[in-house]
Amino acid sequence: MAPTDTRTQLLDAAEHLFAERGYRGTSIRAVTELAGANLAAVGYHFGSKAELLAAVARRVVAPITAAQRAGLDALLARAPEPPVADLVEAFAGPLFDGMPAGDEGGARRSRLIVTILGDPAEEARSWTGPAEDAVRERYLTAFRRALPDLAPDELWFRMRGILAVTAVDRVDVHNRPSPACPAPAPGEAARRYAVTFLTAAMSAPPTAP
Amino acid sequence: MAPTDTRTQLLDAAEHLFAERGYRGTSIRAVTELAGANLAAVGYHFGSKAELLAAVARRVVAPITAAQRAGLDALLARAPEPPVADLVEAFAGPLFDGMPAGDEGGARRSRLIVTILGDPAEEARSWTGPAEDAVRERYLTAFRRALPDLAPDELWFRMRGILAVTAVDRVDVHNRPSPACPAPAPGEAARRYAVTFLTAAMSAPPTAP
DNA sequence: GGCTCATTCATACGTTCGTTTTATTCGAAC
DNA sequence: GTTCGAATAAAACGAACGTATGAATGAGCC
Repeated sequence: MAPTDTRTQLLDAAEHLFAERGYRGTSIRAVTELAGANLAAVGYHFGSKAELLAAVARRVVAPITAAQRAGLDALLARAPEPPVADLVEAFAGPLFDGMPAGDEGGARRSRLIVTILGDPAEEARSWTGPAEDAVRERYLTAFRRALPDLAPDELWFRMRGILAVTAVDRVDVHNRPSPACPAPAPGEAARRYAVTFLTAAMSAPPTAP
Repeated sequence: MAPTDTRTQLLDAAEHLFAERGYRGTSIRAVTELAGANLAAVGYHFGSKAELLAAVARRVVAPITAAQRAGLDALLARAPEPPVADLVEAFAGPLFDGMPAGDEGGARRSRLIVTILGDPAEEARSWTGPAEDAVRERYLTAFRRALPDLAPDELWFRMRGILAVTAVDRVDVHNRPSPACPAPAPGEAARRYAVTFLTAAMSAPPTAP
């Protein structure tokens, strides 16, 4: 038997490749080869390529969702109406990297989320569970309470903006033709930049109708 | 002969399909079928699938880059140091839709850009020209002048944030499991929401080191 | 030893892909 | 009327893909 479980080695390899090449750009053969497993192992352990992706996504998203929920719980325990900055930190922080700075797996995992979120493949869509919906709904009402003047659709736009900004490093990967662009900020700096960026954006006065 | 040039019909079909399914998710067969052309037409007119994508991207990006440059020129003609809000409007506006509100092709085109930007396929990367780099560089210095206290890498982070927020509608496409989420704001509203969102974000004070 | 069951392996199938090749069509130029 | 070149059409190629199948393996247990 392999030094570790074949199943988790498949998950690790798939996480790595899906994050880097997307769903369609990753072949089962590449996954099994990187995992040192047989081609049929994916079919045996997960059933299909789409279910492998779902398993990878669940493994990555679950701790992030848990961290978001815990963060919101902590904020609400301290004050019934947390300020915008705290909400942004609690919501976007785990999205950026659920790990301390310098962790290589953290950046890879955040990239995976973005890749999946933006993947046009149909199989990459149905992987969020009720837990993710519930947490998002709770943040939505918390933000609505902190920003009472904001119209519902503008608030919704801004919530999606948070997710989009998390994609910043992903955009950069494909957009580095300029010679003068500095290296993208490393994990921890990007996280702090994002929080100030998003806090200001969320706190903006409503757009005039 | 077809009612219009086969070449442009191929470009139209490819623009539509690339925007919707990404590079790898779009087959030459689907493009030629939608265009009402023969399978070999892509090879004849463009040489390869990758060059077809490049041609599509160039056709979409060129007017946007031109609009961005014209907008910056107009701002600089009026004042040597335009305010952040005007810079955001001039830079992000054409990205959202180069067309007046309600234009269907505009939304599709902006989606195409985002899809290409986020596509992990290698062939989707080398399509920006020196014109795009030059315009981006000019905006970078204009923003730097308007935000002198910002460190270079944080400014760079925020510039990428602008691009990311343009992707908001893309994120939404794959993230609509929630029942209570309102319909995404239609083109013109999204554009205005984005400008206020991004103006506030760009104007945020620097992150403490 | 003999049996079971979970796993791994090698292999093959059918499909789809991008690309190439060969033929055919069709005006216009001569 | 013939020639020529651009454009289209039809067919085929080799490769890569996801998936299914059936045999081999090997530990645990009677």
